[in-house]
Amino acid sequence: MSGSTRSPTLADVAEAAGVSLSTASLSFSGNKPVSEATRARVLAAAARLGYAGPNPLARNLRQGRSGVVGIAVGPLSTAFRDPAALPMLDAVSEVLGAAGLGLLLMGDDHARLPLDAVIYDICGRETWAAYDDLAAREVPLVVVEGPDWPGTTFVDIDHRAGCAALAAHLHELGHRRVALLTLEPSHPQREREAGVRDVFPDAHVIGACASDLAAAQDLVAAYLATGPDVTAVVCQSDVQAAAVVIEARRLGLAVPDDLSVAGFDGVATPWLDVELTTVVQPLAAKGRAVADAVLRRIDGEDVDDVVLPVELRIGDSTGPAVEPA
Amino acid sequence: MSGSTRSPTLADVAEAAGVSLSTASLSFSGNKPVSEATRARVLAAAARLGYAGPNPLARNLRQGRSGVVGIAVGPLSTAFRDPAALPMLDAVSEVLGAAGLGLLLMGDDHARLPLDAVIYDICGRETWAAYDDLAAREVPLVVVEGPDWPGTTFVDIDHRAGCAALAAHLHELGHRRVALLTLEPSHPQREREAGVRDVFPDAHVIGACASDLAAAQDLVAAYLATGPDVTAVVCQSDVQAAAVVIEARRLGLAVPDDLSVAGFDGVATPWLDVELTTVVQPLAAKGRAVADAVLRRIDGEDVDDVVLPVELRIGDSTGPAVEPA
DNA sequence: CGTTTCGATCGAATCGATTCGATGCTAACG
DNA sequence: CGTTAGCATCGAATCGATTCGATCGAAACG
Repeated sequence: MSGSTRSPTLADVAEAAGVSLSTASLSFSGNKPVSEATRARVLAAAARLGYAGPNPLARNLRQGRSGVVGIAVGPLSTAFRDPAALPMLDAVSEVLGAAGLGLLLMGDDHARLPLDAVIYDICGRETWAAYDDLAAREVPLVVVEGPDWPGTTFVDIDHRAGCAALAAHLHELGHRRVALLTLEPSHPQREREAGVRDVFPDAHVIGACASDLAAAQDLVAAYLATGPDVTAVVCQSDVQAAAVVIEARRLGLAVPDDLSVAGFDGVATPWLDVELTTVVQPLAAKGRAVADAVLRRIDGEDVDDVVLPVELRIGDSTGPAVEPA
Repeated sequence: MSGSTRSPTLADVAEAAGVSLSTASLSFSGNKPVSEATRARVLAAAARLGYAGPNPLARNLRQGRSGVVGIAVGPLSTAFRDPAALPMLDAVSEVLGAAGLGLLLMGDDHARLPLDAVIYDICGRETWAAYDDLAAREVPLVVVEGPDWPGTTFVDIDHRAGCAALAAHLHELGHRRVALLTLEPSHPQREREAGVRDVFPDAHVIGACASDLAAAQDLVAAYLATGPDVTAVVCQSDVQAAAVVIEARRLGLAVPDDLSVAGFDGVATPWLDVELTTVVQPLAAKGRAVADAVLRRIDGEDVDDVVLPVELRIGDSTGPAVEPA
């Protein structure tokens, strides 16, 4: 049978089918019309030779595109532990997948891979070793929730307005002394804190941590143990808020009767038997906005920054303020 | 300044530096010695022209490798919601990243992307549209926990022994009537169930669902509402076990006093105030084994299948069997 | 019947590097 | 001083397709 020395190329197929290389190529790509008979002959020859279709590496070189979009999310277990990350990533993946593009998880290196565009989604990290290289290569860069590097398309949500609305809700309920559990310093963190301070300028900061339940629990347990003089805790994620609920209960504080707790994100927390009051961000829409921006930047368009609105959702974790006995 | 018509190529750099194309290439890749002076001249020329380094697409074609490994995990939000997926993925990503390889999330298509190898990690799905295409392209395939397709390297854990050990533990505690919450039919599911049945041949199957808390809660709530005659529930994941604990409590059943609950995986559940008795699988080691297999298959080696041992961890969620009052 | 048009096919250039084998030069050695 | 290594450099082939412009034939038209 056929020697297993080398896998067949399009040229082999063309020869076997008795057509030119260009016709064979056209038969596969369909970029120009080919008569049905010829096309059938080419495909038959391909099948006979065990040809699995045009080599993607060659096509990529010729077309100058790799079909791959990088996404930087930081260490995977950290990034995806945050339940807010997934619905967005799903939407990104769906839109890009429909466009035939693959999504590549980027570490800090990967400068040697051919990427058609890059999505930066590590809020909390404001410098990036790979940035200069990508800029030099003129790889389109879409940044989620900052930082707003030059040459970058920026997709964000209205952190400040959302937090301000949340704070206003607490104020209406009579709360005057609130504590704040924040994220590590970053664009979203600053905006969200500013939103809360629009209503409660003196809010006390408990501390900062990632959207990690265990880390938040540690921080909150220490704080609550001091018997702080507040009636509400505002968090910068639902996971943090869940930590507050869990630790408050552990100390015998009822939520919301003794303490109101608010989150951010609007993700599902089925393991918590309280529905959190929170700021719901449109995660899927954000993902689609990111993916759209990527597609348009790949097409060479200029794309404006995007800021998506958020929505206050009032749950069972906030209630009227009560003065400590 | 320089016309923005076309970005410079290695040939431009070579000419500007007054060396041959091959020498310029060698200056970047270091694949053969180049005198320090020449190298410096080439790099200087590159900097002057704004050359960002060799075009990865061209290198890929020449070398016949893309530097990208695909990983099929199913819908992202489903796959990564499972806490057992992340530590493994982290290990994979770390090892491959160190080898300069990128990790690409695969949907069902992506047949048109150049992949050096593919990892299949969707336990619960036993057919895959992309398989034939990958096989035709002779792309090395590493499969995690089945199915054991031909030409595939198979990395697994010893589900059956783990579950049997767990069941034996319950048997020792006096349990005789146990219920089983399973995953959707799949290789791991069958093995794990077999392990339990090695000890409890008559175990009653509550039902099957993914490692999804909400889904498991629904299933379990309905089951417990029937007042079943069992003293223990064995689950096929810790998330499922957590659902059982939560729902049992909701019905006023104490864990483990009224009901023993066991899981599988050994992942952290900080939002649960019980430490689950579970079968701990070596997630990071599994990830490293997968990545090693990938690297070796890319190098053309034959790689044997791998089965990793698991370990029983006894927590607070199992205790002596008590007969219902 | 001559001319135009249109679709199918082909030839050749091109994408941008890597790499093999050959060549030239210098230094070491007998 | 003649020869032999050995290192740096170079020229040319190669990876495997896509795509532009040209060509060829047949159908449509006047």
